[in-house]
Amino acid sequence: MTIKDIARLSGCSVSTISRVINNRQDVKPDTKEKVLRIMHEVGFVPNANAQQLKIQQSRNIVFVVKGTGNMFFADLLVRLQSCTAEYGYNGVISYLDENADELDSAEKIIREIKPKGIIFLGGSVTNFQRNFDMIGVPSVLATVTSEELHFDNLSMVGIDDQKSARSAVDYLIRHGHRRIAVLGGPGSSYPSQMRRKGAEDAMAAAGITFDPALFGLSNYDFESAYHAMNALLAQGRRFTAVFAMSDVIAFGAMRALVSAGRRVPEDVSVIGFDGITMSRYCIPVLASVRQPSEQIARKSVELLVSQIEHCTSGRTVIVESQILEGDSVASIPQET
Amino acid sequence: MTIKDIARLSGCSVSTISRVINNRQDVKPDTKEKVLRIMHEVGFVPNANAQQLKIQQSRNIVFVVKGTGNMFFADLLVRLQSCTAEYGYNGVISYLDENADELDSAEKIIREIKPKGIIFLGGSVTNFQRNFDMIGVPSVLATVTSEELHFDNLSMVGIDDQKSARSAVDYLIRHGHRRIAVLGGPGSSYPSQMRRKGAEDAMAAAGITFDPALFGLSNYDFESAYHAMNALLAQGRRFTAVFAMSDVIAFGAMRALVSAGRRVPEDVSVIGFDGITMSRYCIPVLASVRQPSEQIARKSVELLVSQIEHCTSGRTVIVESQILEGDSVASIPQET
DNA sequence: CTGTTAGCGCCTTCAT
DNA sequence: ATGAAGGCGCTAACAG
Repeated sequence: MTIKDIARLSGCSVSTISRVINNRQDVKPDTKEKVLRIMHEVGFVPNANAQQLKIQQSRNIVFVVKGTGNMFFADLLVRLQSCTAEYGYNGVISYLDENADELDSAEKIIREIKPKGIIFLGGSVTNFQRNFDMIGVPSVLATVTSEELHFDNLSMVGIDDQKSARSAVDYLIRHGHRRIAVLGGPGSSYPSQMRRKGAEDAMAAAGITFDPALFGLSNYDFESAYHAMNALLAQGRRFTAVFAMSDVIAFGAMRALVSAGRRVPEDVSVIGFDGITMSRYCIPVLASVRQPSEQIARKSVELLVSQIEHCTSGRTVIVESQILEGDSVASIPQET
Repeated sequence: MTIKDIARLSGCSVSTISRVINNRQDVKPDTKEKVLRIMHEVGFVPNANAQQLKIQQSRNIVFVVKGTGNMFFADLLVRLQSCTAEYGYNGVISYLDENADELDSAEKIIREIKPKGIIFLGGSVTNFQRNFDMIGVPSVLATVTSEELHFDNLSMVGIDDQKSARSAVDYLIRHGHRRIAVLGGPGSSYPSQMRRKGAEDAMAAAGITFDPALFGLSNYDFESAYHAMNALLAQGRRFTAVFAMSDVIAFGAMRALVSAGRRVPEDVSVIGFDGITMSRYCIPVLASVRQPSEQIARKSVELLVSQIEHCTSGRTVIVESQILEGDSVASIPQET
């Protein structure tokens, strides 16, 4: 079933059918209606490959996801898919290993499927600085907003990581904590770096000097966080609270704490980051900093579509994070 | 950059280029090597649209996912993506609303992107019975294995839901529980139905008559489970244990229980289903029935590829589930 | 082993 | 408002 068949069935030429498919204005309403009816009757769907071969473009937007265990990204992805669909594009997910080169991969994808745009979920700022210019396609970097990044066809959407982390640690400090462990990613991860800075800001403002021995290096997955916390415990580090740079990290850490006989929050308070749905249902309910995934997704797609369709240049949008209270933080800590 | 350019650059014809692209055997090794080198040098990637237009096929496998809040599916998806890639196909995810018609949607997708195969994550057995024959593409139904379904190009991969549920409830019974609430989906969902049957089997074998008032209807998401448990509590139902038909449901239920002042497992024991990673890290560690997602994914892709490439007919593969012990089940219950 | 060539289904000037 | 025709990049006969 091709447009030729439809042409025959409706008694007009293929160009007219093509015009109807593409919703051109210069088709007599009667004709258009008739063609539409016939297409519907026979269940005609245009061959996307032929269209795209012709146009040299797809209606695809690629989501390049770094790290599969990141539950926050999973949430974002679902929302991105639906926003993308609203604009008539279809989203293609490309999962990357946590330490793969996101731009290299993107470049290959571009040549293969010719997407109209790319949304990166996470990515290394320094890598972008060096190599983004080989990406000739409108892009947005979601969940990372660096002031050091300036490309005309790259937007960024995310929260202010430093400020958000600061508010999280402030929250702990307001509850009387002063020996606060920090669990999170390495300095090579921009958000991790900013979150760590934010944490130190909060401490500094309260006259606390951050003890580097209280930093636990962890990837954004359960197991890694579990081990990181166990390492801290094994080293006999003393702290009354933990700031985890993601909820998943917080879960891993809490598991380690509880397994080691520490109670949360009676012995150790924990605050997470992301505010994924699970954090509202776990026991104890996890205090966290909510990243508005709905907003991030919507704004990312909006910006991208605008770059694609109206050739606007990349913008940086900072969305507001928000402290989520929880039962995982207690006020009167006992020294651990 | 097209094969024409490569042809010119390498001094041979387009067919030769096409042959090396498709790794045909009838090319002189020297020629092949030279062409390969040139393609690499100029960074040539074949235009997938043109290829697919020509062969009337893509290398796509579509994953049709019903329900976005199902964390088990999220896990499966990631594994499916990587298995699919190993076979040289690329996976395209299509999220559907929980109450959308998966076959209608699949049919549209088929005409649009012409995938070589489809993997359904969840789906209604009765719907498949009635409408699967309109899908002319090799398919596998993952996580559902019904004996009532017989189509030549449909495989099924999953656990034995009834048996698995039975073992879960057995586990509760062995811990002395007799008033057991069941939380899960409606009878229209085949796995839910089977899991309920399995639960009743276990009870029957222990001489317990299942009290329908102890069934809480819940979708496979946190919120729904939370409300379902609250409803049970509000009705003053008495039970010492809960069998939740998914871990997410278990989390929602535990949250409701704890919020209502019931302790898990001291007052109420809870066992989940799926064995997602989170279940190993939550507090208390959730007893569950593990669905081997890795195996399900691998087997699904294997079967599908075999159907696609060797025209084998659909098979049903039952994989083994496994009880995961946890701290959410206690032995000596107190009446609630 | 390699080259020539006819389309795959569609969009898009250019005519009418 | 509509039709005719060329070609997007590639594959697969068919011919050497």
